[in-house]
Amino acid sequence: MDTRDKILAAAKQLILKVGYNAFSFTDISVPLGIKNAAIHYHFHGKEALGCAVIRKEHENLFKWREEVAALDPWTKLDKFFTIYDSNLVHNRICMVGSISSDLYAVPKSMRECLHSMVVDISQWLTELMEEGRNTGFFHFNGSAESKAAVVVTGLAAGLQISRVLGPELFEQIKTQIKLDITPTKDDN
Amino acid sequence: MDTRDKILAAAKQLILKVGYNAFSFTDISVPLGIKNAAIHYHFHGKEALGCAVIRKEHENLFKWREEVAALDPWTKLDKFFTIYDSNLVHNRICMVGSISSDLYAVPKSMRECLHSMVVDISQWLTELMEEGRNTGFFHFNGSAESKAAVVVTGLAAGLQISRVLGPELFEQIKTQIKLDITPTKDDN
DNA sequence: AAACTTACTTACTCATAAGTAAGTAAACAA
DNA sequence: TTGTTTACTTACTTATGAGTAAGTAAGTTT
Repeated sequence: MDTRDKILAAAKQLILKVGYNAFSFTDISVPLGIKNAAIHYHFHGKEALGCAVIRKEHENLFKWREEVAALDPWTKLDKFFTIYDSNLVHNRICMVGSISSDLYAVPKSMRECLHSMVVDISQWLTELMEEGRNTGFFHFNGSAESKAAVVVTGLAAGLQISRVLGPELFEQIKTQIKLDITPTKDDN
Repeated sequence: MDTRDKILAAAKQLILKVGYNAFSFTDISVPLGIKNAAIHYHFHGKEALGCAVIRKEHENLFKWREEVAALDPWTKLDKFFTIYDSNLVHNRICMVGSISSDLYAVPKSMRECLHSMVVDISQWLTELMEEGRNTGFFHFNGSAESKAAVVVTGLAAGLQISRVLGPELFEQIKTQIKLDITPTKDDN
């Protein structure tokens, strides 16, 4: 991993831990043993770095979707939960939760990067909900779109509130999300 | 409303709009036509101001709970949604979402203030879910506690993601939350 | 009326953080 | 071997923001 990737990785962790506005170039440069100006060599400025972090996250999601494409709806959902679990253990929240809660305190370009990522996640989850219902794996009332919305928000704010109340909360949320889409014997 | 209350109100709006770390004393003093030092007269510093804002929000919740105590579960839930609606129209998020997403970028004392508020909200919503199920107004599987967790997270992150995708999302989430606790004819 | 309190303002200090201009050492290319 | 690009560092500027010490004007109390 070269310096550029290390900077991107460090910036990502910091955004998920303290937020975009609360980290400084020094928070990145000191652990990496480089100088602040080295970050400016790789990225125009903090705004460009922030955008690059979001775009990379979006790309990773894209690749991940291809990897899980062939799996059944329950396994897909479980694997999706796992992404959030990896943040939970480090007291980090998700990218969407971090940037959207600081939305009017980040540059416009970052808002745009986040927008296309959120649209993408929502579409994917909506399709998963639709697919799961059509194949009889899931059962729920209402539109797949609004069900997907309840699922993402549960996970996003689940990470946030788990920092306050403890990680058990997140386990409860995952369990409840599943219960709320589990078919009962009456559903035919 | 005296200067102290105006400062508290302005600080609250700013925390819900841009977050604790992104607002400055000038953002408060200029609109109020006072000087930065006047804020320091009323509050020790930014940390004390932040705590005062959270505590006042917690007190308001306390009073609100008493006002709605006698209402039926569905009306209570609808009134609870209304609190979030009032933030939605101004592109503001909720206090819990704002502070918890910046949790490691705010002073420890503010984390403690938030903790007691979150515990209180969770307990109230859990009791509402339990009461609603016991009286046959609501139906859901799983514990009232985890159902309450899904509801708060839906609302908290619902406001956040609605800033990115638009206010229709929040309407969908409210509808879906209700659908997910609405009894069907088979539930006896 | 003298002393004290309230509610500020003026004028500043101190710290931090982003950003930049100029320099350098090593690798690579012509 | 000379020139050029890569990947930085050094040293600096500029801005902003929290915080503070000292002063003041308008009441309030004794």
